[in-house]
Amino acid sequence: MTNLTEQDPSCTSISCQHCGLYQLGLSMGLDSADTSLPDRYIKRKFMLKRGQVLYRAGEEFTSIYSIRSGSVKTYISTDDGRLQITGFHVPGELLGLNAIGENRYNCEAVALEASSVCKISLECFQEIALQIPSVNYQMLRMMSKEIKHHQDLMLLLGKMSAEERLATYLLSLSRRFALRNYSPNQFNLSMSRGDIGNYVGIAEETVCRIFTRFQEEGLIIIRRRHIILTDIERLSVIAREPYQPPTVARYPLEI
Amino acid sequence: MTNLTEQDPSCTSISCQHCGLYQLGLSMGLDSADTSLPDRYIKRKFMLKRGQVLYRAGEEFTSIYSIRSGSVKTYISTDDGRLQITGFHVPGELLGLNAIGENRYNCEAVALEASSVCKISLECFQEIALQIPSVNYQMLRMMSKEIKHHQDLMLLLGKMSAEERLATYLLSLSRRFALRNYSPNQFNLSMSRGDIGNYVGIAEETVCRIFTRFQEEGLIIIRRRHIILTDIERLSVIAREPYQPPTVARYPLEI
DNA sequence: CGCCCTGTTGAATCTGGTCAAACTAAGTGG
DNA sequence: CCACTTAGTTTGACCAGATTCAACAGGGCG
Repeated sequence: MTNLTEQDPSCTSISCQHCGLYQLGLSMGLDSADTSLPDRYIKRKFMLKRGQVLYRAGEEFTSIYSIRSGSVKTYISTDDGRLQITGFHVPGELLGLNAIGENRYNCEAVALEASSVCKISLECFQEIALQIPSVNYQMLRMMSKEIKHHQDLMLLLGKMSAEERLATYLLSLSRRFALRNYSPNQFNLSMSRGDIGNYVGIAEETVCRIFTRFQEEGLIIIRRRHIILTDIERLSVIAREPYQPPTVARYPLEI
Repeated sequence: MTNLTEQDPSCTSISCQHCGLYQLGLSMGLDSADTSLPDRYIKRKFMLKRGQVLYRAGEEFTSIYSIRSGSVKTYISTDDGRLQITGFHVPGELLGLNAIGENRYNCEAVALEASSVCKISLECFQEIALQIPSVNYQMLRMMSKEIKHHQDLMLLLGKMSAEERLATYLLSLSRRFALRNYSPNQFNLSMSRGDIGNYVGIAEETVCRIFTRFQEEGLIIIRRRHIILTDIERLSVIAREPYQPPTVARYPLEI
């Protein structure tokens, strides 16, 4: 996802549209009146190396994280060590919120590449919530969104063929990029074939085979981690989705 | 699930341990002080016939429901009509809460058999929340629980063999029954083989085949909808779960 | 430059899906 | 009360898609 990082506009704490706090509806109360709030609250920005862990399942819930650049995967695991990736997360998305019910993270988050992350501590977050009551409601909305995402993934895992899964996957990536003003037709995959296969529930080798099949059929051009979607409409047919023309970004972002 | 209904204790609005409101932590403020609250709020109790719809996906969020007897399935669907069952719900469980973020239900709920249900309107619910602030927190907890449940299901759908899926399924049913003081070794399946298969992501026929295999191996005795788990330990091995002795019910219930 | 990780391809295998048919239990209506 | 219908379940035969195993290619990085 190097092209993402390149395109990433320089990001000050006030104008930063990538800052996930926008998704909590904080823009409402903050932009006009008290412009110092974000600086006070978005305490620590730091870098993650590829493979570095942001938090582990079962760990105490201390902070939420907003991705500024790079990408992060989250996954859960069985007792005997099998993993199921539950999401890939790109700049502008918030991580860790679902820990709020149990007070501990229920999945593990690991950087897929060098990534920049904002850490917002729980206390800061609660202080924000006090000042801006709608934050509570926004949190419910975000958990709802997450449930929706899980439901989509369950349908994918339970009911779709390998081709459908991959077409669906590529289209969903494309849509999320479009939403953030990146090209919906051309992007880098920051995750390995193995990660993709794990996420959509098929073997790594099947991912390869189907990608080459898609390429032979003129749907995509793929070379290692770089992919061009050359026929989104036909991909939509395979994924059995109604074709959706690219959406323009709005803020606060819909995930 | 006829045996469930038979065992179901008579259920007044005050002492009703099955009433899902206990899960919202309402017992704390209510039991001692204002014993009239439940009567005021748990307005409508009514019966559902088998196959009757409680709510549909996309419908406006008007009420949450607490199951008093019987059972209900919830499911989501693709554009082209394939369904994925996301849960089977038994007495004591609350339904519809996850609609709170989007203000519309995100799945469909249908009775599996004749069932009795309490309807709690949104307004009533909000009034309760005003009087008992902890309700907000309890809601977050419950959404967290739901996310946890989805994660388990995703692991099942994405990473498990057919045998593991069914063993896991039977054990999870057993555990939920134990939690409600029903027998963990012997119960009725209120859902069809097709529903079971849909839920765990395998074909109806595979469900049958594996159930008979389990029976031949002395793990279960199954005859139509009635099942006896004769070797829970060995089932746990197949499901790759650590063996858990049956848990006794506590209130408020953990789902 | 050489190693290592990731990705790709082929071949054999197998799990689980599909289709079809028989069977059971429970209604339903005459 | 019995014949008939229907929905649900079970079993068998066959097959396809996906997994597994193995070998190999090629980039990237020290």
